[in-house]
Amino acid sequence: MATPIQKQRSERMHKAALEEFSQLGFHQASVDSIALKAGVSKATLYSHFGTKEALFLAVFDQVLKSMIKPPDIDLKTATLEEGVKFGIRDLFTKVAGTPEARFFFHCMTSDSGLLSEELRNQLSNRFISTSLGEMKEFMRAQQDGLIHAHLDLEIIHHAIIGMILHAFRFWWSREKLIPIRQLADQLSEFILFGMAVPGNSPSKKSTAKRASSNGSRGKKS
Amino acid sequence: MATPIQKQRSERMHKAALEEFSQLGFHQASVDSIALKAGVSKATLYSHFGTKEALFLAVFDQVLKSMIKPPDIDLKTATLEEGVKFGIRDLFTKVAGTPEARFFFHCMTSDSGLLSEELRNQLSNRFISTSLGEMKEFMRAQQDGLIHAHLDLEIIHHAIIGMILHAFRFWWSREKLIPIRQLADQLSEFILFGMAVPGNSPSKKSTAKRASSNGSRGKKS
Amino acid sequence: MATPIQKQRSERMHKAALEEFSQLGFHQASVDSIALKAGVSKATLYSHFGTKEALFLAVFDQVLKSMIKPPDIDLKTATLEEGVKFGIRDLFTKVAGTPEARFFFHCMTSDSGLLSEELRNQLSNRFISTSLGEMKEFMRAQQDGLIHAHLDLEIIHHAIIGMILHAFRFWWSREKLIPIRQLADQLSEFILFGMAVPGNSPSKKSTAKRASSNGSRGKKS
Amino acid sequence: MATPIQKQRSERMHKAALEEFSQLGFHQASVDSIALKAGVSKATLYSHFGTKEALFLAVFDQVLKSMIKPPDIDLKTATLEEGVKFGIRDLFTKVAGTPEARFFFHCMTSDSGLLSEELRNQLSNRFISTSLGEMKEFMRAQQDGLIHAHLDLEIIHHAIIGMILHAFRFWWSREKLIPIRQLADQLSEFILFGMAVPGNSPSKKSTAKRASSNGSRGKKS
DNA sequence: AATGAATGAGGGTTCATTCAT
DNA sequence: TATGAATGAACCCTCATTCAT
Repeated sequence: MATPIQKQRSERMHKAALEEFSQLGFHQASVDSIALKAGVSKATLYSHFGTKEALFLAVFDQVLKSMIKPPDIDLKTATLEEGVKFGIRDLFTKVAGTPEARFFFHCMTSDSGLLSEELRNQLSNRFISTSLGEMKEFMRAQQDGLIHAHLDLEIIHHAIIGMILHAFRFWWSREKLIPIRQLADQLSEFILFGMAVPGNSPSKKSTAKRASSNGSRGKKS
Repeated sequence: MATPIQKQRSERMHKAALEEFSQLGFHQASVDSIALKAGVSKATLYSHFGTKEALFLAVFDQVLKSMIKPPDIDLKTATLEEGVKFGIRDLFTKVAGTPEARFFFHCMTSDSGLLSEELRNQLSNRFISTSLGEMKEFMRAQQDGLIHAHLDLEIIHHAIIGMILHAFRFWWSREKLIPIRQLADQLSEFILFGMAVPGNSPSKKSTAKRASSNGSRGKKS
Repeated sequence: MATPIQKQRSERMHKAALEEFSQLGFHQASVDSIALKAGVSKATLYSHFGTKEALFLAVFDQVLKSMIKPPDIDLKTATLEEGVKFGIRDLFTKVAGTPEARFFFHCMTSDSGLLSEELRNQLSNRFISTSLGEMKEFMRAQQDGLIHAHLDLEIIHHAIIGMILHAFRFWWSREKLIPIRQLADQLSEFILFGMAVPGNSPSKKSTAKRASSNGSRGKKS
Repeated sequence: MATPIQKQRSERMHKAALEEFSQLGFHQASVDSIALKAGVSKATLYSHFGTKEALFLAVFDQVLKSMIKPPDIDLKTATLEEGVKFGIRDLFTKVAGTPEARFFFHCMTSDSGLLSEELRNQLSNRFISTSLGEMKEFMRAQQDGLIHAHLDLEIIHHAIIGMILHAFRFWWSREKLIPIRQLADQLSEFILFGMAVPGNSPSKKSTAKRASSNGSRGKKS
């Protein structure tokens, strides 16, 4: 359906846009310049994406996918706890370590006018949608009795996204700053042990960890 | 000379500009919008400030003053060491804790195209000029034999400014992040004990601290 | 009525305006700059002259006066012919020799957009009004029978002004260019011998000249 | 490649700009007005020309071409002398006789602030470039031994341009003014007989002329 | 599907002119 | 009366977006 040439073109456009946006920010980025870098005409860019904002979102989507998509290894055999911890830590590490992703998450969480509020909301929504696949695991875990039955997972999903975003914001703008992995792990702990049924703790390891992490939380506060 | 109305107007302009700039950034900020917010005409804004950039710098100056100006308490009776530590910590804390100041320092230290290089340089220059008053203390201290006689304080001044700016940049762009006060204190230590004449250490306390801080520095490097 | 200080101020304003206008032209001249040069405020300039155009006209008036006003010597004893010849030649020579006057006459006669048409008309009108004093001589001459009785001198006045202006325009924009004095003399001849009663030609010299000038005119047409 | 509509549009833009500029001058001319006259949007004008100055220069280029380009008749069979005389006379006559060209040459040679110095220089440079084709004749003539071999024709070219420009300036700003053709011929004489190898004078006619022109030059100086 | 050309809405800036003191 | 401060109406220019081919 799509000729190789078209694929190349599309990739060039994505790449050029990603480069321009993450280097210059949304407003300073120029559609002319992106078209030039991509070696296509502005009109082509528009016929593909429709709007500068849409182009921005498309690029963001792609970045998001590369941050979240690869469910990687053996998650099927892992416990809920391991899954959550791995997922969160993976996300935070990747975002913190990838300049382009950093840029987008910075945009998404910063209220310094890098983006209009509406665009920022759209970014969050994309983040929510893209991460929605993860909820399947949660649903299965809920069916297995590992998650409180009375929890509405859709609400929980948004709550978790909110926590993640604010954690990022906290991370880049607050005084007390901590290694990204520690941040991730604390979040995981909180998600799990505010959520998991106490009596059904999936493994002994996890309880052990919980104690230690409680301890570290105690130190902080 | 300036009527109350004029003062009000001037304040409104400053306030509106500060708000617009720190919320939207330099490029997104619109002079029209600032004029509207301030309740004056664009031409008035221009007759007062001459340029969008000049307006930006004027607002920055005011923020800088509020960050640096108050020499606060009993600095006269304080030792050099106490003065430096207090000043640095005060600056870092204030900047980190004031959104508007954060914005400007972020602009000043970020090379992500938020500002043109020239404008960024002008910000640094303003920072240098405004903090110049602090150097008097250093000159006095040098006369008192507390600072190596052979140091050219003008050079030192610029060096310190450079250190501060890079510390900020380090602070919000590196992965391993540390509490702002710790950052400030390490900077103070470094400034002091690369500068103070060993035999003339002003107090026993400082020597004690120095040992400990040397230790921590040892860990880092 | 006017204090010496006020006179000085007024003179400074005139001088500054003359300088600015004749150096930069009407449109590029800046009221700010004139006020600055004159050492008064813009508002003062406006309270004295009302408009940039009015200021321009006022300056022009002054220049005109200095071009025309001094009726000089012994015109009372001179013949009509001598009077006309002297007056015309005097005007042309002065204008051609005074850069500021050149500028104004150039403005007045050039349709290259140096002035709006309305302003140009106002210049001509001023020129007519200012030169109106000259007509008294003509009226006296008419009463003495030296000028055809049936001529309406008011019409003649405008006709002469028109001739002069077009002569200037011709002088600096046409191909065939001639020394300014020759231009003036030809104009005088034409004015006189299209106007004077033949039998009353005031001198033999003039008839001689008339022949020669008729000849040159013949070449032209 | 260019549709008739585009050609029309382009021509309309050129025409409108030429009209506006030559009627109102550079500063008074308004890009809005030009766009209006041409029936295109301001942005179109800018996408074609980039700058008001560039538009001005483009219009000038076109005028220049129409002043210089047509090498007209039988120049191939004409002697160097005839060629130079014809070229110079042609240029001077055309410029003096074409209001729009007059306007541009007036701008180029007047230092009365009609144009910024930089823009004026660019006009001269265009004049030089456009007239560069003429130099081929000179090169050929040099190869034929009609022009001193040791002359660097590039330098000579600039020298001639300078002479022409100053001749124009002289022509419309000095008192003693001369027919444009006479001006042109004197220039030609000077160019030729300061340059041609005496022994190789191309024809008897030219030597004859030279004598007479020498005489007139003697009167002038 | 791809593009070169066109554009409307807005950007920063200037300047002749007016107002309040 | 003299002025510093204020302003509206332009100015030149840019850019995301659309249209015609």
